[in-house]
Amino acid sequence: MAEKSDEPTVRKPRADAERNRLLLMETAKTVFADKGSSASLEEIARIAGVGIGTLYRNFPTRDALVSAIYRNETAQLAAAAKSLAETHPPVEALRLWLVQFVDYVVTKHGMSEVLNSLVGGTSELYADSADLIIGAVNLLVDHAVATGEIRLAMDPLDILRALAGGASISCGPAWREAARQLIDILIAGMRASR
Amino acid sequence: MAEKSDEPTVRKPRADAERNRLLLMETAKTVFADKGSSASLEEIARIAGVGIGTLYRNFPTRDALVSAIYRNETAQLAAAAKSLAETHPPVEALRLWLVQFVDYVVTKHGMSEVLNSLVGGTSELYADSADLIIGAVNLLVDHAVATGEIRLAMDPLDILRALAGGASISCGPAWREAARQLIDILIAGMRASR
DNA sequence: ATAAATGTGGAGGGTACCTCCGCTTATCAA
DNA sequence: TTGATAAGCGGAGGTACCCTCCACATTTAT
Repeated sequence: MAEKSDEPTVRKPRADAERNRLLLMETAKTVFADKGSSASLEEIARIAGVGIGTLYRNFPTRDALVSAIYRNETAQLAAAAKSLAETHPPVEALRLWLVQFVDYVVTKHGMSEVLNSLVGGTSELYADSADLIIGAVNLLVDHAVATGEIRLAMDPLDILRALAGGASISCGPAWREAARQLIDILIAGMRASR
Repeated sequence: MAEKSDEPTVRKPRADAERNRLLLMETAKTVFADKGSSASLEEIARIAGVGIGTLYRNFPTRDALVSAIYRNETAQLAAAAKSLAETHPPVEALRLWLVQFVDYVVTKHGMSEVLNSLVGGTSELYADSADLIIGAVNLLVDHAVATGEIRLAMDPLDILRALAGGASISCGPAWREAARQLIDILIAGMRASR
């Protein structure tokens, strides 16, 4: 028992490895923003100046790369739910957060697949990010339901699916606007049920 | 002026050409149903027993093929709007048609791209099919608005986008159910606005 | 039967995916 | 400092798909 507890010898991770990882994420972010999330991974590696093998070692799948890039922003979005819940009446908090969710999706132009995975479900890769989002929307909905102001007989996640899915069909500012209207109608509909 | 009016000589279209065209559509339909709309075109040609060149001559793009396959069913869906409008109260007609629309989308499992194009917008290829759908939903919404039962401050097409988009994220029977709930909420929301 | 129009099919050039493994380099112990 | 060695690198290469192009085959009309 020379070491802390379990590993006999733990090496410091190589500096170049972490450097490459960050470089790839940086590069991928701009390339994805330019060309959508279907941009060629080989191109990303080429631009980043690393071998394709390095890309695949760090991010075994396209999704892994994409999810890594947006993990931060996803966390932020989830965090916003908490702060909105504290500073606004429940229903308004929900409404504002949904708007923010749409903005998030829309500005990730061409990132529909991210959302597919984030909110779509089966991938283990995003389990953590997805959980954050699910937790956020559930928090807000639960609050609003608790006050008796709204009723909701469905999984709130499905509302996100609709909003995100719309973006994957009609991306850009147009959907941003449409989604706002949609959110208003939905909220009205949830209030209406007596 | 030996012929009818304009063409000097019009040949009967070759029999094998039309045969191949139909064969390809038939084959593509089953393959798409199996593997989603991203199935390999070369595989479709292979299974149909024609050369890849023949496929591309008949259907210059993947979308052309897909849209050809579903043109009939799209037309049917659009036609249903008219008959629903005649046999049901306006709002109920709208509700029923939206449900039918979702069923249509869901059963085309993996056909998200079709919808993207059908309801998405920019492609000229589907102009006709898209117009049918747009016409259908507008008809129903206009009726329901005319009676004063609902209000709608947005393009009805965007509602279809949300419903179809949701399916592209969470396809299958699950979305079918979710969408029904969503439709109810939306209708309630549209009624609510005074 | 024959000519002309029409359609066929697959080779081929290009791109992307992903794996595999010999080589390079950073870390650590002596 | 200097190896030893684990860790990481990168690109060649096999596979699959996309789409184009054109020599050849088949159909239609005369």
